[in-house]
Amino acid sequence: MSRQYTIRELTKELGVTARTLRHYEDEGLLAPARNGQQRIYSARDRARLTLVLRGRRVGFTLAEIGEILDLYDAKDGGAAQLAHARKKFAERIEALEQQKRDVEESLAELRLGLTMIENVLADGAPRESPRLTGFGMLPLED
Amino acid sequence: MSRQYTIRELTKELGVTARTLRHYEDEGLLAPARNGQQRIYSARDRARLTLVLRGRRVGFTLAEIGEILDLYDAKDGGAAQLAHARKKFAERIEALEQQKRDVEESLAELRLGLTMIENVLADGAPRESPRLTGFGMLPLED
DNA sequence: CTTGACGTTGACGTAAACGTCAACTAAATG
DNA sequence: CATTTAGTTGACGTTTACGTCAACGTCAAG
Repeated sequence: MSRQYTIRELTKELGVTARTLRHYEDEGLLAPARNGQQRIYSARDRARLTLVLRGRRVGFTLAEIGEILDLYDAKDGGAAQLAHARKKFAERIEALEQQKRDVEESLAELRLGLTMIENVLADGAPRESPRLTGFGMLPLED
Repeated sequence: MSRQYTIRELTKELGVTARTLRHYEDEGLLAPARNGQQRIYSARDRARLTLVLRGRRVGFTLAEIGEILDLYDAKDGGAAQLAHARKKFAERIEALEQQKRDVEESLAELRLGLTMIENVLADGAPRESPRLTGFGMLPLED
């Protein structure tokens, strides 16, 4: 019998509102137990929630996150179900790999911009330094 | 005088609708030239657009993307402006580094799920294989 | 000259992901 | 027992990022 959580405990621990948790429940992402009317979140609920939050951070919609969570529960399905799940997983993986590339490129650009600014701030050579007009990717002329 | 683009050319090339481009213009993210009433997109506009799209893919809001684009144009500002820009860049970089970690963890989990499914599909050992109930992260019991 | 093909500006609609009340219950505490 | 404190269920509001018309301009082709 691992830990249990009230709704407030979970919200404080993970930095979301109670409304958010109830919303996730409405959307079928969580299904906490009840003590009468009150929700009781198990360790598994908590784990699912952290996955939801991470999925959200990486840009998945709640519906997509729900799909993914469902896939993990599709262990019971027949071969057709599993094949479908496999396809979905592969799609998500591809999307995330693109995501990763995007993040890395964005990071590279932001870091470039940062160091340029810091150079200017450091040796105060705003006029002589290469213009800060744009990423290096942005053509200066039309 | 590098290339120019009509709105259709740009939409087809980058896979967005004309409505989207006009929306970005409304939001101040793009400011294409005009030939009478018609928009003419320069290579620089195109570059900005690709940055907008990438920013969107990594989860930034249009407002945030606008901020970032503005920062790159803040080359002219005084030291205070630049210091502010520096801070903003640093914030975005931190957020993206978290993003990257999230993406990598998500990828790891999805890959795990995928191979589990493929194992079951391959040697058809659904019952004996470790249960597919969850990521390995998801506790099976409450 | 009229028909497309392509463009334009409003203006309203919509889906997602909650926020924000209101009105109520239930347990604990002074 | 009256009041916090924590929780509940509707139900409507809000923001973001466009979609989806409607109504109109423009120019080359048949």
